[in-house]
Amino acid sequence: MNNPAGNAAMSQRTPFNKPKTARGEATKKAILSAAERVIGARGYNDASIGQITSEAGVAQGTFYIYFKTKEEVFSELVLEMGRLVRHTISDATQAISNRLEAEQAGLTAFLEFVQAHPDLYRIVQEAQFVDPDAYREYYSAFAEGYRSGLTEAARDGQISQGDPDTRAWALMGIARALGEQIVVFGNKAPITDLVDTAYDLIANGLKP
Amino acid sequence: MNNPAGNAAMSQRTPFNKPKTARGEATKKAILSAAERVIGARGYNDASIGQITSEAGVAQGTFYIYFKTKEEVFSELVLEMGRLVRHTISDATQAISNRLEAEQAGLTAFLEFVQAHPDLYRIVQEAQFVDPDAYREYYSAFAEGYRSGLTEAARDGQISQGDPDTRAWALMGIARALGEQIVVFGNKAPITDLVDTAYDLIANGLKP
DNA sequence: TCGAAACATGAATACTGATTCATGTTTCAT
DNA sequence: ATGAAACATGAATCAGTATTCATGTTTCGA
Repeated sequence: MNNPAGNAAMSQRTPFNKPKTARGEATKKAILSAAERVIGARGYNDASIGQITSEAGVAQGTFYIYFKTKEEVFSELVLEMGRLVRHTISDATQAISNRLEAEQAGLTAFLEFVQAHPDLYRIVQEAQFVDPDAYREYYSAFAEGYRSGLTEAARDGQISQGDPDTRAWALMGIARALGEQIVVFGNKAPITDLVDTAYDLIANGLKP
Repeated sequence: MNNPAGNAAMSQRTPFNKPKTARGEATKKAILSAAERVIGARGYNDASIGQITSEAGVAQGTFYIYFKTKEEVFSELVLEMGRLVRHTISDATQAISNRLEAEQAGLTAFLEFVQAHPDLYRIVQEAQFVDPDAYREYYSAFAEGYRSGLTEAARDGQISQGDPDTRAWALMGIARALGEQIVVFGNKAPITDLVDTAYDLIANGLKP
């Protein structure tokens, strides 16, 4: 879609209609939460406003007090997922100075998060088609943090040399694929097993 | 004799309404090709039957001579992508007995394919939401081939030990992420650069 | 306490777009 | 050469659902 007046440092996307009262705050939260469940379960297009408001226990028109369109509630969910998952991983890796250890801890935290929030995970994936801008923002913010971490680690000799951008995408691809195993394919293997194998691959490669 | 439901090991999904004449064959091909372009460009939901038939140069009703529903044409495109991409990679790796070399060649072939067929690539990704069964079939067929190759290579000592399933998903995740860079994020880096970095990671890992 | 702003309702609107169908036209085996 | 099957047409149908709106109800600061 169009991005008029695209300020570079614009992180916030027009958070209008902020509720003014506690009651409104609660209602908006209820709608967002219902939307997460309904859209996560049925997908964006099969989820109707009626289902969402009914699940939230409010009238259909109430939806439009807090969201301008159906797409807007979706975007907010993608934003929320971005904040939550970055926060989660940051928490899990903050204290770890060794990059490879941080890699392992971050991957574990990510997989635990998606296991706990499968609806949010699916929504982010679907954003690729429903709201490409939100998807790009989510993904780019992630990649940027990853890249700078890898650059630093390579400078400090903690890891070998190699293009940090490509490496960041590859590592994110691994995390995504394992997350998909859990959420989409219903893989029941313990997360530690997945992480152990993946970490060995990331650290040592396939060579004998 | 020509029993359409004949073969025992047929996991294929009812390829009914096969055209009976050359004319019909050509029309169906035109619709499929138009659908690939229109759905690839606008996404499944924003693509209308009218756009597809108009692009194909036939009347709207003609669509339903060859496809029972809108979803059916989508499924056929996913199937086609699966066939094409497996064939492409198989061709590129057939003659290579060393697994690591095959990995490199296969990744290159895959990325070249998605660069040449961005519409098909997007359609497969969207299948996750539009036709989960088709998506699962596509992905599983891929993973199975991957896994058996890794199992063999580990047995022969060409690569180190490690759970082949998890490794297969991780490697597919890398390939997908790089494909997405090219198709979705418009990354213009030469494929060989991407492959060089990714291959080094796959072969040697991040350890210094 | 009061009234203006915020919030809530749900029926009515408005529009899109998939699918059908009655009616022609073309193909091809005989 | 011929007629039955296959193919083609595009206007009409039909259902779903996002969004609006006129009308209440609740909140909360002054």
